[in-house]
Amino acid sequence: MLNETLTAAPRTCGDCPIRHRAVCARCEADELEQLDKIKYYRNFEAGQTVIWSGDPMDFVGSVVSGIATLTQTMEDGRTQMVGLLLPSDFVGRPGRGAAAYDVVATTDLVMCCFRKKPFEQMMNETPHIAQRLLEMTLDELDAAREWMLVLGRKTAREKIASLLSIVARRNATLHLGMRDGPMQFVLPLTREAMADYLGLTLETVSRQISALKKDGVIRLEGKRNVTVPDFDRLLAEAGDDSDGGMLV
Amino acid sequence: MLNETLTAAPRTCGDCPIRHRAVCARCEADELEQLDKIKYYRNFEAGQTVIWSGDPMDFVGSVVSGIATLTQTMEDGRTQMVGLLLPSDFVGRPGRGAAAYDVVATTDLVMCCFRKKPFEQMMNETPHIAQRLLEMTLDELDAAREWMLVLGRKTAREKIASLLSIVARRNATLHLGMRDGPMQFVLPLTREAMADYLGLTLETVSRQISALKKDGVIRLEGKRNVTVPDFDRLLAEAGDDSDGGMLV
DNA sequence: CGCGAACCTTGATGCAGATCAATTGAAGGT
DNA sequence: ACCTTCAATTGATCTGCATCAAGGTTCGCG
Repeated sequence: MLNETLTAAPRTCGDCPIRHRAVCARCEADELEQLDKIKYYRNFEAGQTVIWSGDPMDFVGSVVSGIATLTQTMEDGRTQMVGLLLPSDFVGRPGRGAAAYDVVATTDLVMCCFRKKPFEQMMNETPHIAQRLLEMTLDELDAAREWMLVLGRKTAREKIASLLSIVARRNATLHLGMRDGPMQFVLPLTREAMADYLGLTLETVSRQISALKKDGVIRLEGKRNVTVPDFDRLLAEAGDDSDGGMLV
Repeated sequence: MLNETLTAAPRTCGDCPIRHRAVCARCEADELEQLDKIKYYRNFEAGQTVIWSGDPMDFVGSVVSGIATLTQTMEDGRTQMVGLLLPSDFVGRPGRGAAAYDVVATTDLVMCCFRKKPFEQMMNETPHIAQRLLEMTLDELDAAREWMLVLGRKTAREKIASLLSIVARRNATLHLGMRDGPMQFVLPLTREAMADYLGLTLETVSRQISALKKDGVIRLEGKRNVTVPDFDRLLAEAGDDSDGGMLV
């Protein structure tokens, strides 16, 4: 793994790595205390399923560390990823009793779960939570729409470049303060997961990654360590204009 | 048009056809009065652009009657529809200064607009609005994810069937109380708009509609009037199981 | 060290849908 | 009734990605 993520749960909300980005970001000390009473941590191993679509779901929660995917499956087995859950992302929908999607841990995963009933209660009483959740949901909706353009109109090569630039950008903003020069990051997904993300087959994903490597757009060490020597080049390959969809 | 939609704005919120489904659905009488002070109606003709992506936007609002589309465009002209706005749907994002997408009226359109600043103010003060907006945004997110499966994994024929079943279902719930027997509705989109919706070309849309007609899945009067003799058959063609993604 | 299981790469072939192109049909204007 | 315009249909051909198939690589485990 890239950074030695603590696989253990944080002791208190004060220690929590997602304290200022998750659904609790706006909460005051007293509100955190309330949340503390209804929360519990759960750990999942890479590959484990967190919930199956259709299963009753008596909690909602936040990804603390690790990565999970949200996927939809048709009866004949075709699957499409519809969400990529990173630390601080929210899982579940207040007011809904059953899971709408499969949630699968792709790396070891720590979740901060809230019992659903009391959480819904709190949402009605403390506007800070509902406000933050609205903001996060609007962001997710924007991301989903960006993704729809990728799925509907981009070529396989552009799709791969788009995915890489998303992961690269996230890594840059998250980790180091975006020093320029070659960016490096670890791809958190298998070729198959990337295919499910992009509406492709895993063979096509593999071929296009090889092609981008051959053309010098990316460099690879092993199968997962990616270096991007020229980020603007990557954005151009993704079909994005160079300042890449940064809307305020 | 299907039903003689009033192209004029309603006199008061009490008359308003979307009173109980829009962002104001949960508001009490006094809250409506407040909203009334910051709202104004705008009319658009079919084909007119409501806002261009990137333009400053000093209002948010609801579709009162008519249909609009949300689209994204790449520099080379490829476009993807990312939202289909029906009566009661919300346009704009509180807290954002510029439009993120092109909004185009596909039929004559009436919008109920709120000046952005005071609307944001009200959102902070009256939880009823923020609550309803959260609920609507979560619904839109679900719809977007459903749509991602369509874009990423369905065949052209399945895509068309999916779109038809969405329009059919909406029409059924909206209009008559879902009397079974053959459903009928008017397609509110041109072949090109359907293509933009589904990530196809307009030729493919045309061919697949002809094929569905030939196979008796749908019947057509003119180019826009669709009859569906057997809705379950249509759902099967869409690749949905027969109770079609009705999650609570 | 050798074996098996995931995961990935690469090649050959086929097909669904894009592209290019021509025609038809319907609605509005004069 | 005729012309223009815009939307839709239909045909012919091309191509990007899927599909089918055969290795290759890496890693854990006996």
